[in-house]
Amino acid sequence: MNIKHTETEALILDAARKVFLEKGFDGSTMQQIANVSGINKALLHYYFRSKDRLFEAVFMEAFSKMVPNLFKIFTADIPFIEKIRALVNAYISALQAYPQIPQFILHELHRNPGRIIDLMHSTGLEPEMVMNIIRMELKRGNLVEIEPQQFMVNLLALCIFPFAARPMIQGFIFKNDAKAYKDFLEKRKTEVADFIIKAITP
Amino acid sequence: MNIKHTETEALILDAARKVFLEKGFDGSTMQQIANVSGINKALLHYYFRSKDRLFEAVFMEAFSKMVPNLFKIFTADIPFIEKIRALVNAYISALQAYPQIPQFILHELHRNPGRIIDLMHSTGLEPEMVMNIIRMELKRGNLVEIEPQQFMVNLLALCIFPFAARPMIQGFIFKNDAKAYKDFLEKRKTEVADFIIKAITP
DNA sequence: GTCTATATTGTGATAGAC
DNA sequence: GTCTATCACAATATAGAC
Repeated sequence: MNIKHTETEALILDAARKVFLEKGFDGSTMQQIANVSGINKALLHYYFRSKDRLFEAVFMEAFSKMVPNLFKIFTADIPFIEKIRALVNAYISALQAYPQIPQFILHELHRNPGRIIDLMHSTGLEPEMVMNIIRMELKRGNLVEIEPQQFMVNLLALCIFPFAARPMIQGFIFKNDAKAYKDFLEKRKTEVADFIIKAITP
Repeated sequence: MNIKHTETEALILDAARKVFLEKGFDGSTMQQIANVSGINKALLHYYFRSKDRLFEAVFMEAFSKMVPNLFKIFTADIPFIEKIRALVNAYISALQAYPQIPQFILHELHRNPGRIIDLMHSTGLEPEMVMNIIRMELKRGNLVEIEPQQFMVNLLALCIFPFAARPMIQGFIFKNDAKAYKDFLEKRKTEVADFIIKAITP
């Protein structure tokens, strides 16, 4: 484990991230990753025993960015309305930095749903705790009665879907105008929060 | 082109639908489809020249179910609020019948975004026409000022995301309780409409 | 139309020289 | 640690018998 080791390992991971995020596990080959990294194919197996293990490294890294400070903001000591604004803004900003992650995660979880169980344990995040916070906040603010699960999924849907469905939205709705799509995302940072807040204010 | 022909073709398409929708193009093999259909691998190539063409048939069929009577309901002669209720209900019901389609379409469009351009032309659906209808309805109903594109994506997101993200929602939020997830979807047929209507009512 | 057999290429993975 | 060469197998696709 000398300098060369971590250097090369990083190069491989960079390439693997690029290829896997774009093509998915099934659509990617070790050869492509080798080409992108500029490193011989055999070395990929030297550092990561198999394609599966290399993928696992990339996947975990990506997943850790999907379940971000979400929880931290949820438990912050500010009014619920402000939490929603902060959360939507932070989440969409994070996804702008890694726009391929949503579709990547969604597809790979679909391909291997059992994986989500392990991930639950690894994050230590208890869904019930999040639901209780939402339930409590809705009550405390005298807001509309809505199941926390429905609220949570609505929030995630409004933030994540525009990225997962980028080809449809940019290609179809915006006729392939990348700038229009980009502006559209930027506006959503406030639009989505307004939309949600109006929906839960009696 | 006798009876055997169309019969076999249908068997192949049934199998191809099953396999492609579950595993995607890259994750599927002609052998798997042959096994599922109970028909020899060579025959798949006899009826559909290549894997690409067989896939194309399945994809177009699936896509045509994603852009359904959406437009028909939009242009119906009922109040906008009722349109929203009808639309959400129809859309979620349609997706319940084909729950794998959202993730399938999203992934394959991501893999080949250029395809969306051809699809636009083939459907003949003009996005601007839909946007104009939304803009007009929002104004006529003295509803909240929101860009039609934002409204449209919100509507689609709230309907489609729960299906595309099924592993996450069922596995994580509902701790793998399939019944709870199913009930959750059923409730959304009215919940989502209520949510949207509250958000756009001043 | 339907099958078996095969051609051809690409894949993940490893052996072994340096 | 890094490379070349290679193995074993799986993939799409086709040829040709029936």
